[in-house]
Amino acid sequence: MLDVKFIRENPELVKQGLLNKNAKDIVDEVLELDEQRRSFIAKTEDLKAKKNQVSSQIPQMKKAGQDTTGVFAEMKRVGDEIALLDGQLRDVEDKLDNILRSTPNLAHSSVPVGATAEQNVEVRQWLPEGFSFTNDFKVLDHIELGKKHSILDFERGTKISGSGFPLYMGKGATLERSLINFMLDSHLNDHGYSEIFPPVLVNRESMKGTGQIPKMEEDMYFIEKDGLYPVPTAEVPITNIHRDEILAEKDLPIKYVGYSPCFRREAGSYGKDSKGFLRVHQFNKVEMVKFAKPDNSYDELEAMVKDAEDILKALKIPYRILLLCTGDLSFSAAKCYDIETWSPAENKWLEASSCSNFENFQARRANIRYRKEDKKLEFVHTLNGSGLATSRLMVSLLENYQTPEGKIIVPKVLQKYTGFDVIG
RNA sequence: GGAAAGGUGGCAGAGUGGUUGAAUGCGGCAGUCUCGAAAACUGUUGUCCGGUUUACCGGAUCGGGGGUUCGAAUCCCCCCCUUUCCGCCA
Repeated sequence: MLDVKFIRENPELVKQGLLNKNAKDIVDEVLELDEQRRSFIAKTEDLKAKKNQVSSQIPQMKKAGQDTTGVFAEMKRVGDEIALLDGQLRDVEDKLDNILRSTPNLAHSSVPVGATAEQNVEVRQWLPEGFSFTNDFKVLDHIELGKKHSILDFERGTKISGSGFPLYMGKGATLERSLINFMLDSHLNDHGYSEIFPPVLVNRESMKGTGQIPKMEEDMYFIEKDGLYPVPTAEVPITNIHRDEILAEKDLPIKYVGYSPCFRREAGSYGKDSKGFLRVHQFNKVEMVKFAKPDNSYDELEAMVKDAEDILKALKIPYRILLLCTGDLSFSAAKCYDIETWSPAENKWLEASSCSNFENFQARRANIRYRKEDKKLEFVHTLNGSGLATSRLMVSLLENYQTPEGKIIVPKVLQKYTGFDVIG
């Protein structure tokens, strides 16, 4: 969440930043509440100081045998007044907190200003050798391929759970598992991350820490009986590993990678890109998370994007990198690159990864700090990126690796994981 | 699910309702000693908020929230969590 002090000192900057992010301008309201808050603090602390001063004298008065009834009555009155003011102070603070928690992060200055995804900027594109956007045979989409080889069964998935819960069978299941293992191994061995296998049900504090709550609450599953949320991404448990902690400067950046299934209700998005794997309630994702120092967090972001790209290069899947404009940035992000992979059947790019720098927005909520050389405490910057999500990746993989005969070649780097080199 | 014990500073661990932000130990930092290091000794060492603005003052803070009281780490109530034992179980 944004820092009140920062808003107080840079009101115009924040107003413009919120406008750029298509967010509600809360600056004036925040300044007003902040003013009230500080005035209540001044009043109540004055009284408390008085109370403390008198209280410290009471033992001596009693020892000296002085009459304390007058002082007690006076202090009782002061106590009541403090209670009243504290109540009003808390109301103001609650209001302020609610507003700030529901206000998105501001974009970094290097992010292009724009209202919608139309203004996103393509940064680069990578195509495997010999790739062509057109095929001289009729390409099947991933659903047809899945059915043809009995590796994906969306109908039965629906029977078991409901729509949007994919069922992988046979070589499809093996391929999915291989993909996950390959990605984890790459990040561990080639990119210097350490592995996390996180809990996938998390409490409310964790969801607040990374910013899914309160703003995206409707998109989250919730297990009422136990007050737990199935994670929408491993970002939540992994980032919360260090909630309420003080990290050592020498340990930064901390780089974690972990696999988890991801659960999303996708409330209100039915009918749009919803067939097959394109929009699902449960999918698998390997997630990279970094805790970085503020002065080099943007270098870490670039490095993270490259880490994700390496996976696609190894798999030889065509992709492009988009720099999201201010209006398309997610709630908590200050800067974000999307990686999209090519789907020949859909004839379009599909988002398979999103790498973001949240600066101290999450760290402030989750209270994750580090101690600097000069002993001062400062919030870390948190980053995360999919490395990558298997569902959309699987669409591109199956479709790009199909042969004119309708077989599916297993990418070279996956073969030692799958134990087979072709499906069909 | 049943029973019991317990949640105090970076960690361990005291704490009688009244100068207790909190003994003590460890750790951290600085200094003395040393060619240097270790050991020893000395000092120092939480965080957040408000005001002032290098150093100063004030407030809050002993799992969370209420209550009793002039005054709560300490007494009462509710909630959360941890540990141990029993039961159940992948």
